[in-house]
Amino acid sequence: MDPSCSCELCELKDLLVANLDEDHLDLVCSEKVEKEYMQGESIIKEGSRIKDFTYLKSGLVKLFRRDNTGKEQIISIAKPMDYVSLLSVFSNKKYNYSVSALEDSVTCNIKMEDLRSLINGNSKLALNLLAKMSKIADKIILNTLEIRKKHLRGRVAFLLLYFSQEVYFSSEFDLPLSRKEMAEYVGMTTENVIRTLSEFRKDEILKIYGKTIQIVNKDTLKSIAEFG
Amino acid sequence: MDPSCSCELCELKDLLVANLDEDHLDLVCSEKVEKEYMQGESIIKEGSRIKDFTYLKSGLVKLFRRDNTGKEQIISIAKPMDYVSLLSVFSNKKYNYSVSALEDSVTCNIKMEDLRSLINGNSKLALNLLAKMSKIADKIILNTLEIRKKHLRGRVAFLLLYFSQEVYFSSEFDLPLSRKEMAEYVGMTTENVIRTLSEFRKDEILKIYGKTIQIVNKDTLKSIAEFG
DNA sequence: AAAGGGATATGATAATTATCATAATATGAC
DNA sequence: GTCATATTATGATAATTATCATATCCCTTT
Repeated sequence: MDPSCSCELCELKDLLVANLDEDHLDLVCSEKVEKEYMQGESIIKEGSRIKDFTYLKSGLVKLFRRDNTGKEQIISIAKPMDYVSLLSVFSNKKYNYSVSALEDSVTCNIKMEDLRSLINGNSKLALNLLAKMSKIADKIILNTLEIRKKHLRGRVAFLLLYFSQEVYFSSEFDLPLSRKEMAEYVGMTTENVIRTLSEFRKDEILKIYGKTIQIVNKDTLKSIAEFG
Repeated sequence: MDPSCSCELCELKDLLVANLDEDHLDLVCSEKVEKEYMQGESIIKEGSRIKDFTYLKSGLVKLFRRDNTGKEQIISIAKPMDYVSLLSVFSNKKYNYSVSALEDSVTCNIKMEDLRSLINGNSKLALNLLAKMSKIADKIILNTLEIRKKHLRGRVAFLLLYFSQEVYFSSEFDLPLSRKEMAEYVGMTTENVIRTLSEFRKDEILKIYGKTIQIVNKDTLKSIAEFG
């Protein structure tokens, strides 16, 4: 295989490697396009035509949509181990959500038609893609329901623990979201996100230095996330 | 093809017919098992092992899960044109939600292993399934976000319009959900669902006879659903 | 027919959350 | 560096929603 095909960390490659022969892999390798995005840059625009199957190679992104009043709702936060091109890429012509980079990110892009023809000759790949995408959709749905049933404190605690445990693997990290974006994700107002963070600080559950969060009392935060 | 294979209304059959040759269709036809459920009966239990790919042939069902405190959350309502076996059937070993019949329903069941082997020899079927399932997951996600951003009146109005416009195609219909279930679906308390319905009645938007709802002022209801 | 239980209904009150106002701090443009 | 602007922060108040209490209605069982 072409050694210049350097998607070392790309789960899509894992999927392909496990399911494609060398010739097809070389084809993907030569056809794929990598794109780099700086923090804050737009990757996908709601309403635009779906041309590529886009996979996140590194970085962190948010999926969101804009409602009729112009307000944004964040659907999910995606790490490299999650697909970006989830949801309706195989059924819709246009995206019904937007994606933008929360951190400097790199995507790997394959033309939908190329992926389709790869799948056409390879049903094992299809089954694996099916499994992958349904798992991700599942996760988003259960996550949204989980958040909905919590009170404000529980929602903020839940989100902080997500960053700590599933993104940065540390009790201290820089928030990739503004307070406003946190609010858009968990469905509350910006003021109340800020207020809740201040409460956690006063209760000595967190230390806050601007965007930097240090979780001091993880157990309390966990029980707030679960029962709040 | 075996004329006894009488899934006339089954969209799964459409999918299969479009993608399978006669021999494979006959196989599906002889292997499939139809099951009938009475209103209120359980179809799938959260935590149980996934053995079959289950498709709703007729009737109406709810997908729901139970949280740690024992309360139910309804994930979605599914009509025959929606899959029941959506979400994680291709990736999980166990269901992480339950399904039960809101009306007398008939399901069509194929062993997962049979479906897998069908897909294995037929990537076009795989692509169509992929499209179908991603579309459904997409719909659930956008619907949940849509509901979340509304106030109580908007949520109830939204749900009533869904039944009127997408399930019963009439301004008068019998609610397939109790007030409690409506609350579990839109994320509010039972009392407030009842109160909101009463308000709509007082405002002469609806007439209510127990479970029977007659929408009198559809335009007002629509604007409440959109802006409330 | 009576009794029980669940669903529906309504009111009073408490809890939660949003909105509005204002200020301090940080950030980027020039 | 300074100005303009967005973000963060906090308090007061209003709006929304949940909780609790109670009553009625309807259905099933006895």
